[in-house]
Amino acid sequence: MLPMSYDFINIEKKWASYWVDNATFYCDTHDFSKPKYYILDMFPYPSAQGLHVGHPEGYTATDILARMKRMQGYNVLHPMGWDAFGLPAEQFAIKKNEHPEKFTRANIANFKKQIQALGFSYDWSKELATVDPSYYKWTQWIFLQMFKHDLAYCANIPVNYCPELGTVLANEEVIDGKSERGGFPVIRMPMRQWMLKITAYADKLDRDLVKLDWPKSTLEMQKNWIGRSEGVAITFKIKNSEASFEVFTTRVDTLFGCTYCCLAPEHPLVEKLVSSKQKEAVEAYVKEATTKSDLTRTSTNKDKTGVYLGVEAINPINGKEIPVYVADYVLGSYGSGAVMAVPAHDERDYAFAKKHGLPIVQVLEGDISEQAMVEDGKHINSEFADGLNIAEAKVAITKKLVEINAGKRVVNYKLRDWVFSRQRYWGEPIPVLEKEDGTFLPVDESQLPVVLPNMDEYKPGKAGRPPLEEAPSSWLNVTLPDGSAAKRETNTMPQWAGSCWYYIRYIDPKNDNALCDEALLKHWLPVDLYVGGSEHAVLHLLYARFWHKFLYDIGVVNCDEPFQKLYHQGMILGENGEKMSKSRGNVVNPDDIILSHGADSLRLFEMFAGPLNEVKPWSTNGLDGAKRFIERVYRFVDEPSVNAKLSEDNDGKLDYAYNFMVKKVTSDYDDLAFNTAISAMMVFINECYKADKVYLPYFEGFVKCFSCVCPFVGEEMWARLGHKEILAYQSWPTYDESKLVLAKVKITVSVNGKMRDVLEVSKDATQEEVQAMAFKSNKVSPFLEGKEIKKIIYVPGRILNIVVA
RNA sequence: GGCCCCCUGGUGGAAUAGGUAGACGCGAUGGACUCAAAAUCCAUUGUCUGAUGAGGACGUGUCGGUUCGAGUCCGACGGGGGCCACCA
Repeated sequence: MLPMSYDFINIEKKWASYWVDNATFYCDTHDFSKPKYYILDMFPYPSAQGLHVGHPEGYTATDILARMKRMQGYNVLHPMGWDAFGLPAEQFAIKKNEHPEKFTRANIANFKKQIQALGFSYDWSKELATVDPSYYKWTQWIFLQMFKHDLAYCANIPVNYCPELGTVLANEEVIDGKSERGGFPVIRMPMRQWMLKITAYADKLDRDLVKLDWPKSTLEMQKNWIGRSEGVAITFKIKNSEASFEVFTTRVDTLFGCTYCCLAPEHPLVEKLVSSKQKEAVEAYVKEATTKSDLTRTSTNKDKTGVYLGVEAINPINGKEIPVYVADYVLGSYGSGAVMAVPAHDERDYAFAKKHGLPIVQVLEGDISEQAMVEDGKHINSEFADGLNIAEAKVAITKKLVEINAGKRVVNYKLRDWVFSRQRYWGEPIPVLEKEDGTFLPVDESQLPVVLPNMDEYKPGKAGRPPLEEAPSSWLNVTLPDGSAAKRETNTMPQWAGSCWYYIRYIDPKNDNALCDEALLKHWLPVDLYVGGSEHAVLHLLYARFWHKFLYDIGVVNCDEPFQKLYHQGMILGENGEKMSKSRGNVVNPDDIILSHGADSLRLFEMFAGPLNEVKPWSTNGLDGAKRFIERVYRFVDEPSVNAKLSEDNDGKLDYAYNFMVKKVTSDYDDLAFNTAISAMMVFINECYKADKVYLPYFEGFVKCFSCVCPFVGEEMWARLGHKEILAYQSWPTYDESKLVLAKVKITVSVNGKMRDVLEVSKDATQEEVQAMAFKSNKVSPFLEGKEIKKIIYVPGRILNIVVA
């Protein structure tokens, strides 16, 4: 085999270890002399499979920015860590009969090796793992602050429990009331869970979305998830009773059309209100409805079931008596768990009324013979609101309700409190003690961290019993200073806990006295750019905002949003355009690519394939093309005699190409438009080949730009050009705007919008001069002959359009 | 069902503010180099038509609109993707 000129294997090995050994990318967070730039990747969950080709995509994007910003003189914080608690590790550990800790540490080591082989400029001195007690000490500390501010509480809430499997299942794991695995029956039953009161922040989380430089789709998703909705709460009194219930509606204007009311099966008044005659039927219905999972209840949404309670309510606006039903199309967990039904103008109520033979009273003009009329229109049958449109009627009827003390404006949210406990082993212990009287006592801050005890048996227990119930008594049982006994909380935190604040810890990861030094926090937050997948749009990204806002409110951080700019990388599909998966056999392993083409080629290919935020297929040919371009560049320093020579003299031929390239690359990098930046670099190299030689400073400027995408070969070329200093802290190339102003500009001449000729004119040519040339052009004149010129539009430097009749 | 996004050559994708559609790459074809091949370098490459030329017509999912001019703006439809899904 011939010797390889572009020996990427050795080049990459050499510089990977050089950068690590010399801590090249160490960031002194105490150095405030330079402007800061905090650029963050969503840290990975270190799975057993190792990196997939999706990881390098986002990581390369941030790395390009980090490298450019360093050269632009910023103090760049670019850290990496491990989101290592969670179910997959635990399940895998159970399967392999190996402790999750051991298994997780091995995965982390493997991930780190793979990431370093890809040449990312992380500052490894900031490395952290959510499973480190020194880290989760502060996760627990934040939990304690929430507990102290009444944002963490314990409650009995209904969950999906499968007696056969002896475990709780997520909604997604329940299909038609049976477990996805095995098809065993699943019941709804209340279980004691820790909750975080994220709903207390619903308003702030919604309101502050406008401050963020985030993808529109993600903002939209969060907005919908929070689901703010303004409406009116109306009190309905029960006939012949002191009792009443409240409904929430966004369509108070239709109140005159309300012909019945519905309570959710979970509504506490159902059993109190039900008449003796209906008691049996209602109880049977409620029992069935409440043991169904949410998924079952919503999957059968075509059929609107319900049972009459045997009582009437009074519509406060007109005093009419209307029947009260219990129906499972009403959700117990939204609004007040009760609705006023207006069949004429609500599709669900329409379906229910038709099925149960309930009256339909139309209060807006329109056709309701086939379906409910939900559009805007003129009100009828609504007394004082007749003739008004929806908005006007809402105002009028709300005013009336307020006057008679039967209603008030309210805001509702879809957002629910966050179920924060898991009956699992591999998570952060919740730092709370339960006293013998059943009250909770937060662990004293001086006692943190509450370290997860080492256990041989960490499988989930029966009936949803947490594995920590079997922890050694020395861990489980605590004697309080007053001599009384208490027991540790045995639920653990969910996987999302550790990722809620890791961006804070990176700034000061070894601090033992605080989650982060205050002055450093002030200087470094918020994160300037955060890149990661969009799948976390309403999970991690919402949870982290919630925690951050809480920390802001208690004075720990001094900005109210954690991530100023957010960007999502698109998924990389298999070569066949389908999602990569083992079963499809189209998985590409980065380790293989590093061996066959090199990490630089992988990085270049992934950045060139298309816009960062779009879904892109893998392409072996594209990867070859990336490597070919690197070789075309590398040839300048490797075999300069062939086609490409470096020159000490500037003949001016490349002035435009070079300055254009630097300008384009600089702005495209900032916009995360890497595909077009790379294209600009290719154009420059093509020009160099055409010119046969390159002015050396131009080539060096190019190497700086190029090294952000391909750092290994960039560093190698820089060294081969005779530089002793590393590339990382060289100054970023500048461009000369005057070289970009061409003496001649091209003007498109069109007739009736149809392009006919392109004229080269002096950049200061007047319209008259251009017009004169255009009329003389034999490509243009035939189209003007015998025609009347109606109009001439001239855009300097761009186009001359002659309009003829 | 609701909301949001997308649709450009054989192919991945370019195209500030509406102003030469198809940059750059891949693939393909031809040439140079070579005993030959690979690699490399150079050239051509939207479709139809014209003669292999000059040229012409058409062309950004479909139909319509606004405009001197539309891939870009507006409306309807078709296709694909994402998120939420009885939220009153």
